[in-house]
Amino acid sequence: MTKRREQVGLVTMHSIASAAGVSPMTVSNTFRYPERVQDETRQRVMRIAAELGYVPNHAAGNLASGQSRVIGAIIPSIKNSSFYKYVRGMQDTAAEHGYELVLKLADTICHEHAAIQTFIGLRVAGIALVGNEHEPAAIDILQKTALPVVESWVLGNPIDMAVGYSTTAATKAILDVLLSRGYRNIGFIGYERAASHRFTERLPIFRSVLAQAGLPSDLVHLADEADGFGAGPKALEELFRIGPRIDAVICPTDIVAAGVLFECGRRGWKVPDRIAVAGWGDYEIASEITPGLTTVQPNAYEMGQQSVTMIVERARGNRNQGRVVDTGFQIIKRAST
Amino acid sequence: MTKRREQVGLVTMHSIASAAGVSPMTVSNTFRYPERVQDETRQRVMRIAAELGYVPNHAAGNLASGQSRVIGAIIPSIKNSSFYKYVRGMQDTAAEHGYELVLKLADTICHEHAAIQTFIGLRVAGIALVGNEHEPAAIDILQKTALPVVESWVLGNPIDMAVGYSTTAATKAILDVLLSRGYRNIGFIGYERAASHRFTERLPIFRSVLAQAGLPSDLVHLADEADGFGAGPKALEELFRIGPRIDAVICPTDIVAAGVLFECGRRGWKVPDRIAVAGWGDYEIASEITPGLTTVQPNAYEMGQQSVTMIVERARGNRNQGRVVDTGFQIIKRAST
DNA sequence: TTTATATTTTGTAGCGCTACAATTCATGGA
DNA sequence: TCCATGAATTGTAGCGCTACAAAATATAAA
Repeated sequence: MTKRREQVGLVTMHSIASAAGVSPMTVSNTFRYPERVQDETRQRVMRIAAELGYVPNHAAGNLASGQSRVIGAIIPSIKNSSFYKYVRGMQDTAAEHGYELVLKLADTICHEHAAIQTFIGLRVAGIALVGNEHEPAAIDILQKTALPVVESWVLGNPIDMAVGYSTTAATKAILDVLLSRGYRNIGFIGYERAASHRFTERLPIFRSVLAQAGLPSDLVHLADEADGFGAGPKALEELFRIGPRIDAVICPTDIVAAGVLFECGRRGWKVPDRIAVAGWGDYEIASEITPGLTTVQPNAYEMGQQSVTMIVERARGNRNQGRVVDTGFQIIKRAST
Repeated sequence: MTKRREQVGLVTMHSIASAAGVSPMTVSNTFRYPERVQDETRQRVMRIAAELGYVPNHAAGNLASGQSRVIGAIIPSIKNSSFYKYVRGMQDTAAEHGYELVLKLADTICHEHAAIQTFIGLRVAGIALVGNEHEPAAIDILQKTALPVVESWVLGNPIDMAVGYSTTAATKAILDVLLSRGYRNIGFIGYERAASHRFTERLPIFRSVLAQAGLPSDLVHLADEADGFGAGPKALEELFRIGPRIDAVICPTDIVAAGVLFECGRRGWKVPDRIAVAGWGDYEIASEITPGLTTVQPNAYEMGQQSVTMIVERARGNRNQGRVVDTGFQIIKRAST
């Protein structure tokens, strides 16, 4: 009398079980606890499963066991290579531990909130976020569900765990390079309405370091985050209007820095003689463009590895709450400064 | 006597039902068929759900209904902006139809196969792939499950449906630009062991067009796909060894073309006077670099829109099997040719 | 008032899988 | 021979949700 609703005719454990002449539980055990099943039986089940093209239904497994092998990562952008290594690090590490990484894109905290809901709805094993600015409601729900959550690219005061590097230290380090090479009129390009502290934190540090050194700290231009390379020309124009004596400029990303270099090229200005340019992120273009860009190189791959490792550990019951890992950064000195 | 296994203490429809003094089915209806529930009841249920921080369990809903609101997209790379607009198109369109887009990265057809398995395991509503080269086993399983599948960036002979533009037409069009401007010794940069037909298809077309025009068609360099900008210098060196009289070069992507431009800059060569450079893809850098890159601009956003639209339509029961949509391309002429 | 009809709510069963407990079966020692 | 032990297999119930049908309630027509 069992009334089965018509589903897409997918192979189930049940159908494998009948075909192999064993109980459904033996099929389940074959996949989840192979050592509990006799070699001969296991091989037969595996063979039949392969023949029928069986793909386990994660949704059902998830529901029954309350566990998941999927980790959700939410990244702000795939417009350039910024998160490439980070995602690679996460993906590789997830695979090592037998987990899957799925991504969602979210360029605003509102979209991030929606993505978080989707992932929670999918009952993922954990969530990796970029940055530490989130919708209050999103933070709320993450805390309520007590899911393993890693915030990356930033340090400090995490919802659950964090992996990143110090923006303060990196900003100081890149300024150090410029100051030690004798640049005295340093311009700052930041982002207007930046979506993330990762960017907004830098300006006050810039100001305080330069003020302390007795140098002008008001040579600031805020660019539109969506502009990419295009921000370079605009920024250069405004900065030279404010401070015609500018001899160096630090950029929010290597993309903007490359845009500045392109514009210098158009104007026929020599870099770094006429003006020095520092980037951020060690994007691929930083080493390829001429002159090479001096930049901040975060250990993005390690950050990805560490993020997933921490999620997996928490999913396995370790208590990492409040743990914050600093994966550091390097200053890569190239010809642009 | 109901023995409940301890799950993470998440809010369920059941708990909302008790709190609201209605049956679980009313809660379910409130979310799935709001019009079936009286205004007053619906509002009360919604309010309580929001208060408790309820997030519907997609895994369970999926299992019960056999339907899914999640579309899986598998993309080869996020290393540069190539798939940015495509993904945006998919994401926006999915949102319009009330679907969610999740991504997986897969840089080889083997990884693609694994990603397909994951998505089928998650019982997504449909899958978007890039290119038409896949593992036989992957094709097999996709056909067996009869899931809506779109292959994009290519045309012809789809597993299920396809959205793309003609590589042949685009290759001819870009060659046309070079030939009509009088370039006669055209070099070709391709990819060695390219993962995709999208790239390998171009070389034979290049050869046949040039042979037909009575021009040399053997000025070919195959670069490593992983090299990015770095492929430019290597390619230029080898091409000039093979054919010192080269006056133009067409590149597999704008990234490689930019690498060529950087190298020309290092060598002090004027573009396009000494050599013309054509790219492919209309990446952001194409319009920003000096000189601007002549390139093939696929309608990536529309491709993404169309892909998801077709998946959604199929998921709703329309029969689009075998449907192939050509979203076309434009040649963007800039100063590099 | 009664009956037919529409509106709203609620049981029931089952989606595919797994935790857990129970069962079966072979083996070896008392 | 009987019982204890361990290995292999199987039954049962339930994960959270939804399709479907049945029931309760409200509304209109007779």
